[in-house]
This record gives sequence, structure tokens and C-alpha cells, in this order.
Amino acid sequence: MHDNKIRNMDEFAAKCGVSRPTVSKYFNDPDSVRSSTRERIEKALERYDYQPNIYAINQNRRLTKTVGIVVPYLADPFFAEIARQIEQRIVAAGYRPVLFSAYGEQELENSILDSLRSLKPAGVLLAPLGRASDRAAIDKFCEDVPTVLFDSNIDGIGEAFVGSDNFSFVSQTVEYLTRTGESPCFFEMRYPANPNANKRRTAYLKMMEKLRLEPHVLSVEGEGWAFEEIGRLGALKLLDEKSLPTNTVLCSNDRLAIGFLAACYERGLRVGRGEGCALRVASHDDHPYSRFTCPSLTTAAHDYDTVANRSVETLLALIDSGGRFPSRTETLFPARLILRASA
Amino acid sequence: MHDNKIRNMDEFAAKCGVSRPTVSKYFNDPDSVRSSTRERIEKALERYDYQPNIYAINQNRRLTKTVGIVVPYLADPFFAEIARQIEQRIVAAGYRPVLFSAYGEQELENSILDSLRSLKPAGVLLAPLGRASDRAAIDKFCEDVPTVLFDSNIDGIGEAFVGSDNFSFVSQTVEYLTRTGESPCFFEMRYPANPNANKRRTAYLKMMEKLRLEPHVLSVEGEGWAFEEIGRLGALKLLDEKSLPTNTVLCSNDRLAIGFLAACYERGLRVGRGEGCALRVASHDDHPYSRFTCPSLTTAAHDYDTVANRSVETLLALIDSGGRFPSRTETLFPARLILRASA
DNA sequence: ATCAAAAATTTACGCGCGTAAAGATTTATC
DNA sequence: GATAAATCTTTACGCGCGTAAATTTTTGAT
Repeated sequence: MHDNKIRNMDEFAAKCGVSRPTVSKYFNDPDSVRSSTRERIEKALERYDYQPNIYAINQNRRLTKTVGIVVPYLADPFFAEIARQIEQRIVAAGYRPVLFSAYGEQELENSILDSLRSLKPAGVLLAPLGRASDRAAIDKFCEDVPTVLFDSNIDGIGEAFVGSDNFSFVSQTVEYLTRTGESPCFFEMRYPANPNANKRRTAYLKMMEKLRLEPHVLSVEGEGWAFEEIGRLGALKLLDEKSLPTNTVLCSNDRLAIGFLAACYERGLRVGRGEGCALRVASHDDHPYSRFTCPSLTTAAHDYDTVANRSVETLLALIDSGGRFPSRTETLFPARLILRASA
Repeated sequence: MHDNKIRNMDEFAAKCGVSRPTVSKYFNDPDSVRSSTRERIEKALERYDYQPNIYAINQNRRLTKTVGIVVPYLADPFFAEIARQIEQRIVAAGYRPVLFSAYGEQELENSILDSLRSLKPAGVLLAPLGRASDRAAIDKFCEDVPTVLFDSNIDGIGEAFVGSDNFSFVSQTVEYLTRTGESPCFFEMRYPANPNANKRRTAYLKMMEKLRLEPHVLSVEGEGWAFEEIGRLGALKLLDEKSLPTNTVLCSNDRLAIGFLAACYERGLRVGRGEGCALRVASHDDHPYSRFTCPSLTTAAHDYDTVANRSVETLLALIDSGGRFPSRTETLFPARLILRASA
């Protein structure tokens, strides 16, 4: 190993015995140079650990090889998991992922978009905060940077949207619960941060109407992203007031359900579908922890793989077509019902 | 709002009626220019939304304003939470955080360090994978980039380490469990990824020796970062074989405990310290979900705030002193015992 | 008003690489 | 072996900004 430090591409090109523009061409696309040349460069790469200065590269390219990923709350394992899948695929496609989390705050989301703009990414995968988002700011951002929205839709914004078919989620859980016993009431936050929550409520109402059953929506108070605690406190209140209209509860999402189950446990209520169970509880998302709740949670699962895959594919297609699609597409994936012990 | 697009600092300086080097100076430190000049620049900033090209800036500065944060597994809410806290403080200090997760893989950790090197960060906060880390690669990285290790120590590597005093964690839980009933056995993974796990086992053995009690270490099989499932399967096996030496179980960390509790629930065993409880279970970390387990988990809590604070402070001090400390320091924070329902 | 210190300006160069154009060389095809 | 096509080399310029040095202007105190 020659420990001669290579300072720049000129020096490295000299070591290769190749001109600098050829080396530059190699780094942009190794297959764009003759194979004999490629070998010479790659042999030199083994001897000297040179890598081009990323800032100098990006200064001179209008299209960076960076892809931004923005999620609303990274401490939520659901988003952490989907971010992980997306990152992997971005890397596999030869891009450099940069991950951001807005941590529930509009101000932070906006400042992320700002710094993302200055990073001149090839494209951005954005899961917006939802209700807390600054719609105008996101709209403006999407005009400047090729952006695909995922998870949480904002009508008309971004070149495409990839997410979940909330009706598929709710229809399956409602149908299952109704078929196997009492039909469910719907447990949610009153002012949900995420638009999916509203679509799920609507889907619940529609399903109940279709089944000619009386709907019961229980909207509990609470702001922010501490869904488990909100679910727990809301459930405790309902349980203590004995105001639960049915003994089958469908939670809007798994994190609320985790809190609901904690409340049931605290009050000594057994949850499940067997004998001696006071309640059935089901939910949506297939949160990474939903198989470890007590009891394990019956839920409608996202297909993480497919959503991540399609999001990345869509963004790559967008980048290939120069940052614009002829028309905005919305791709929604159905849920898969996961039967566990809670319902 | 003049919608004249500003292309570069020259144009912007012209709009300000100030020279370009002065504008450059302003962006590096607004207080380094006369207040009348600052006002002129800031008024122009309001009219024209110019921001300097980040790549051109970083190309010419040896000290970037970027700070890298590397965690071993971001889908673990523990790391997500600590990353969140660290990011906030980095921003507050005027730096730009860039977050990476190795997702448990050595290869990925190494490639993160590689790309981090090319980002020329002012400093890096690194929580290494632990056993899976490529020690030599990390050592080499730390020689090139000012790095503070946190959470997971590697002897002699990095300019400083900020983490938890594992003995404080284990001594408090062992002491509490012993004082209030039967003394605990210790439940862990056989080949833990994280060095803290080894220190906790050692601390357990030392505590039991000090109390003149017979230690029982239960090491369950399992690789990777799916701790909950490993804990659950290990617990199921122990429960079904009835080979649990005591009815008080101290888990090495909360994620294992979450799995342990799930197993207990599956087998119909009530956990807690009241009448009719078959087992007591306690653990370490105060994982964000530990208050929502069934029953809620008695645990020894990290002081997330303090650890994040000190990590960032240490790194900023390191940056200020030019990237080197006279000697390597290790700062360990004690735990705070959190009594909940499980023990 | 005077003068030294502080701050701003002008001028100039460099960072490391992208990229275009023109000419030289290699490769593929028959 | 001749020819066209593909690839490489040389040369040259530009990107947007940091930064140093020398000069000029402003500031603040006497």
C-alpha cells in the first residue's frame, strides 16, 4: 500500500497513467470507458484510496446523486422501518440517501425542505407531517425539486403519491370483526395529525353503512405524536366511565392500540377472542411492536416491502424523466389482515 | 418581493451594495461585520431569497459545519430518541446534523464512515455497532475525523466516550429486587451485539457476589437486532422447560424484557409484585415503550437528556480544540430506577 | 479637528472537478 | 490492411465561494 496521499483527481489520473477527464468520466459511469482503461483505474484505486471530493463534484453538476428522505417522526418505529427499506433501495440504485425527520414540527419540516433545496438532490421522497404541514411551503418545494410523496397524501402536491389504501385496511378489519362477533366501535384521536386517520374514519363509517350497522366513533383528546399515551389515557377514561358502546374496539392505528391495551391491562380487563375476555381490540398498520403486545395485536398490515419498493421506483422513474410526470399518479396498496390474539 | 433570481454571491452582494468578501464574511459570522452593514445585508435577504451554495462553501473550507451522527440501529426507538435529542442540540449550536444508521451491519457501518469522511464533517458522534464493528476501520476513521463515541465504548478509540455507567444500572435493579423479595436471575443474549450487555452481566455477577448470593445467568440464543423476538423465544423455552431458577428475572435490556413479558402473557403467567403474580421482571434502559408493556416495566432509566447534552458538548469542545484532546476521557452517567408494575 | 484602530473594499488567486472541443489513438468491421 | 467508429488525450474554461494582501473608508476617542 503506497501511502502517498492523493490530493486530487489530477494526481490520481497521473498514477493511473490516464488523463483526468477520463478518470472523471469513469467516476460518473465506469462503463463509459474502455475496459482496459477501467482496469487501470481500478487497479490504481486498490493501491491508492482516492475518492473524488464530493463538494467539488456537486458544485459542477446540476443533478446530484443525492436523494432526500423526509419522514414526520423517526422515533416512530413504523417510519424508522420504512425509512430503512427505502434507504437500502436508494443505495442499491446508486444514489446517496440523506434521511431527515421533522419530529412532528412544522418549523422543522420547513427548515428541512430549505436545506434540502440547497443540497440540490436528484429527488426527494417526502412523507409530510400531514395536518401540521405548511402546505404552501411544500407546494413550492415540489416545484423546485422532483418529489414523490409517500404515506401521507396532500392533494395535488408532488409528482406522485405512493401510500396505503385505507379503505382496504378498514374494510378488512371491520368485516372480520363483524363476521366473527360483535361489530366494532372506532377509536381514534379527535384531531389526528395524519390524513390517513381521517380516511380511516370515513372508511369505517362507509363500511358500517354498507353493513347496515350503527357506527360508533370514539374520538379522544390529545395532540402530538405520543399516540400510545393518548390511547392509554383515552381508553382509561372510557373504561372508567363505562362508556364504551361495544366490546369490540377497532383502533385507528397500532400505536393507539398499544396504549389501549395497556389501559385494559391496568384495569384488569382481558382482551382477546377466547372465553373470559372482556374485549376484542384490533387495529391497523402492523407496527413492528404489534406482535409483542399483550395480547398480540390483530391488525391490518402494510406491505412495507412493496410500498418502499414502489416509492423508490416511482422516484427513480421521475428522475429519469427529468423531474416531471405528465400527470400526477396515486398508487395505493391494499392491506393484509394479520390475525393474532387480540381479536 | 422581487423575483429576480440571485445566481451567486456576486449578484447578491451587488443588491446589498456591499462587496462580495464582506457578504462572505457575514455568512460565516454575522457579528463580524459592522452593524450598519449587517442591516443592509439582512434587508436584502428579506427581499431576495438567496442562500450560498453549500457545495462551493464546503469545497473551500477545511472545517465544514456538518456534524455526523451514526447509530447502530435507528429502528430501535432507544436510538431514535437519543438521535432526536442530539440533532436538536447540534442545530442549536449552529451545525448541520446528518444522521446515519448502520442497521446492524458492519459493511454498512464502514461505508457510512467512508462517505462521512468525504463529507469532511467538523466532528462525528458515533455509537458503534459494538461486537460487529470493524475495529480497525473505526480506529482509522477516528484518526482522520474528530470523533466522540457514545453509548457503546471501544477501548482507546475516539477522542472521548460518553455513555452509561452500567454498574449503576445493574446495581440499582439488583439491589431493589433483592431488597423487596427474591434476588434475580439475569436474562440476556448469549452473544450480545453491544458491549454494554457484557458490562451488565459482569455487574450482575459482581453485585451478587457482594451480596453473597448465588448468581444465575440465563443466556439465550439469537443473533441480530430483533431483541424482542429473541427474548420472547428464549423466555418461552425457559418457561416451558420450567428451568427458570428464580421467579425474579432481571433482563439485560428492555427490548429483551418486552419479549419476555410477551412470552409470559402467552403462557398465562401474571407478572408483577402483587398477589397472584408468578414472576417479577425488571430491566434496563427505560425504552420509550417500557411504560406501555403489560404490566408496565420496572427499569433503570438512562438520562437521555444528560447523555445527549454531554455528548454534544464534548464534541463541540473537541471541535473547538482543533480535533484533539490531550487525553481520552470517558464520561459515564448513572441510572435512575423507575418503579412500575412489573417488579 | 486629529489620528489610530477597526472595518470594508478591491484585487487576485486557488479549491477540485465538470465539461466542451479538437485532435490523436485505439478498436471494430469488412 | 483500409476505413469508420469509438474512445482517449489535450487544452481550456467555468462553477461559486474562501481567503489573503493591500488599500481605502469609517469609527471612536482624544
